Amino acid sequence: MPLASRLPVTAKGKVVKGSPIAKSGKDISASIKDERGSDKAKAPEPKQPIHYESDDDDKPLAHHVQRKPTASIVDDDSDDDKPLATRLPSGVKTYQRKDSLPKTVPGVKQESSPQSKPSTPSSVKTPKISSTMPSSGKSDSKMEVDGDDDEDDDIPLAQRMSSSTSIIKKVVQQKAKASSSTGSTAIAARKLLEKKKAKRLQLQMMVTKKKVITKTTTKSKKVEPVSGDGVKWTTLEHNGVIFPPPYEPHGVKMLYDGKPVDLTPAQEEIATMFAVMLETDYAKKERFIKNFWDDWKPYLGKNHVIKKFELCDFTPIFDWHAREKERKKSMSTEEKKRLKEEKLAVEEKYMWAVVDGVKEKVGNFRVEPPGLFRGRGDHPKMGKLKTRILPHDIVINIGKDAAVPECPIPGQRWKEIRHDNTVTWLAYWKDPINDKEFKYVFLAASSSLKGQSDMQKYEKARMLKDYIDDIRRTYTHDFSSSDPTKQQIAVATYLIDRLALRAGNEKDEDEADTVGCCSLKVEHVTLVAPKSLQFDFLGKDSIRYFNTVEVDERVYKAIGQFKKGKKEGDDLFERLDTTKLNLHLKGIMPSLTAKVFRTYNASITLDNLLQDTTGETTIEIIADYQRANKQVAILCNHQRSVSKGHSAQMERLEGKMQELEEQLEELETDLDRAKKGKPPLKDSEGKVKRNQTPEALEKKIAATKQKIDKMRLDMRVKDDLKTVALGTSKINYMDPRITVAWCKRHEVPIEKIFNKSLLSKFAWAMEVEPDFRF
DNA sequence: TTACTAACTTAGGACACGGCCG
DNA sequence: CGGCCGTGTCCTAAGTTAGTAA
Repeated sequence: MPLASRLPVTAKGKVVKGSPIAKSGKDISASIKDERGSDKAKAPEPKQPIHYESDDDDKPLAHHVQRKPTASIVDDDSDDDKPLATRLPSGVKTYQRKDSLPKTVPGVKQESSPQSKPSTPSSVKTPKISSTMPSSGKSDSKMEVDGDDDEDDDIPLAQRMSSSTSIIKKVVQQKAKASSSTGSTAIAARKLLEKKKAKRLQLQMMVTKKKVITKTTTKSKKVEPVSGDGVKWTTLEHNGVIFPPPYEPHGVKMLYDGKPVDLTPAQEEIATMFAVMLETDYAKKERFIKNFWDDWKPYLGKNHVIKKFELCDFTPIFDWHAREKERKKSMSTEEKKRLKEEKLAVEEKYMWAVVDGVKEKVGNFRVEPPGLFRGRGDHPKMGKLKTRILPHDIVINIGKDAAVPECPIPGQRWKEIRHDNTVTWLAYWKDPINDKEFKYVFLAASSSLKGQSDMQKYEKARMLKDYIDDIRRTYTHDFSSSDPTKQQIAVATYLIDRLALRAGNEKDEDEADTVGCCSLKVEHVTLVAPKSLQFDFLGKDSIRYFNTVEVDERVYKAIGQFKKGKKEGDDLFERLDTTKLNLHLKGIMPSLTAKVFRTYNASITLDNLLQDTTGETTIEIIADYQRANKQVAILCNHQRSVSKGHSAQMERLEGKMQELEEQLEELETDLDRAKKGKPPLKDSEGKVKRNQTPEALEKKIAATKQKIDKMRLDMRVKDDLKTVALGTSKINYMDPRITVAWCKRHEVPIEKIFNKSLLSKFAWAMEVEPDFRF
């Protein structure tokens, strides 16, 4: 099945990164070549589908996914219930939204002479030094505190981690116990619910408490009952953010109509942003060029020689940049090292914050440098100028008693200083591309603050286990509800649960046109008789989701009904949006939202698949893990683009493989002859080979065979994974405790599965018992 | 009810790095 | 010992969700 052929091509050339994966059993991929091979303008291609059977609802669905070649609809041999999933991107969509494009555009900034930086000094000067109190007026009281901590900084991270961990563990265990005892009986549902609720509250409390305890442990100082809700920290110190260096003009002249042009530094800076991207596919897109030109023009001014984009030739700057790059690359390693160290020395102080007396890493302490916006997919704003952010654009959040970071640019000051301990950000600024959005500076993933919330995320997902049977039963029942809203909620919940779709918020017109469950349009789902659905739409990051799945007949019917009387571009679930859906979910389980299903399904799938770890050697065991990981990635539709050398690499491997096979044949011939006492034949170049004993030849043959097998396997894995990104699910969806426990059971060093960043991110999960089950 | 704001999680691509192979 | 290639890090875009305001 020519998958490729059936793929829809995106209308308007959407960018999609998908690619085909054809994997599944044996097979395939070849048919789908990578046309998209070239860079980015890739065409969409299908990825493989997964399917899962129709479900029967009530069971514990463990699902797992089996991927199959796309089109087939299901056959699941796989087993019983599993989630279905698949992916593939494609384009096609058309809906429209209202827009507000005009507002932000060019006109605006021109007001003051553009050339000077866009930053408008005037308005800005009112930085308030004063601090704003926590928005909610929450207890500031608590901030009082330790008057400066004393050094606990470098600390016992581990220690505190473990202390918190143990508490967590307890909670977890408790919970696990409860659920195991109750969980199985599907019937006690109602009661269970009540219990669960209570449990959850308890859990929440403990979690909050833990924080305090931790703190105490670390330092023995004050321990105030900060239980107030929403309080995220008591003391917070940090050094603010670091700015990119000011622009240094290079003086290389671009050509206009064939002639060199003089540009002011500000003009040149923007021209350079474009020049540098000359060889990306962005620079070939009309929209990118138009947005860039619209934003650059005002900096040139009305009377500039440069009047039309088409006559601009940026190659001199491009070439200059390429040379610079080359120069940097060719520096000696010592020199590189030195530069790196220098950079580190400058940045060191920005890399850390002290939160409640504990030194924690800051995530993104570097302010984003100016550049041209690289929106993904068919983004209406691609190419727009992302202006330089200055101190007066930045709001700092810091403890009341902490020293306010010195503004690194002389003569300027921060926009505002806040002391809001109900949030975790250290600083933010307004996004220059989207006036309604902010860019935040947060702590790194390894911080305790992030770790705690990560753990809570997984605990919430585990709580869903106790409700899932009931939820599935309910939505199955409502598939044929006469209340259309109820019916849509049921079907949407089903899709989110079984296909791991995202919630699907509405999007503005000035964003790429992508959808999730609630925002699916009629053209995104096609009925395939007798009872399958084909999904084809662009999801987050304009990644194509392409999957054909067999579903409950009632769902099939319901979708048919939902589509009836609508035209392309109409909402499939016209009575739904994410708010309504989440509101409904919250009525079922406290704080349940659509995204919890993704976490739940990813984690439970991993947990279940890992139960059949059958490998004997460590290598095989790890391969089992990767297979499980891959299923999860497929379920979640985590894709990556095929690396540009992929097909060439495969060909090379193919060639090598052939060579090996020839060698093998030759060896076999030689062996035959050797057994008969004859000398080996001449080799391919006609040279005489030396005699070898049959034993030696046999040994060689075995070795060669092994080599071939390994290679064949490697090639398959490689081809199989060329479009699947395993990392995303590992970082965000699979409860690390599942992995840690599995490692303990199978004596696999955790480092074989988690790299350094993951190890520190998941420090909170390291102590689990080997028998932990999600 | 809808619209918007704010805060935080999730995501893939670019690029740096370092081990490996001929 | 230079280039290849896979992995890890960085970067920042693009989602979700809670809460508030209109």
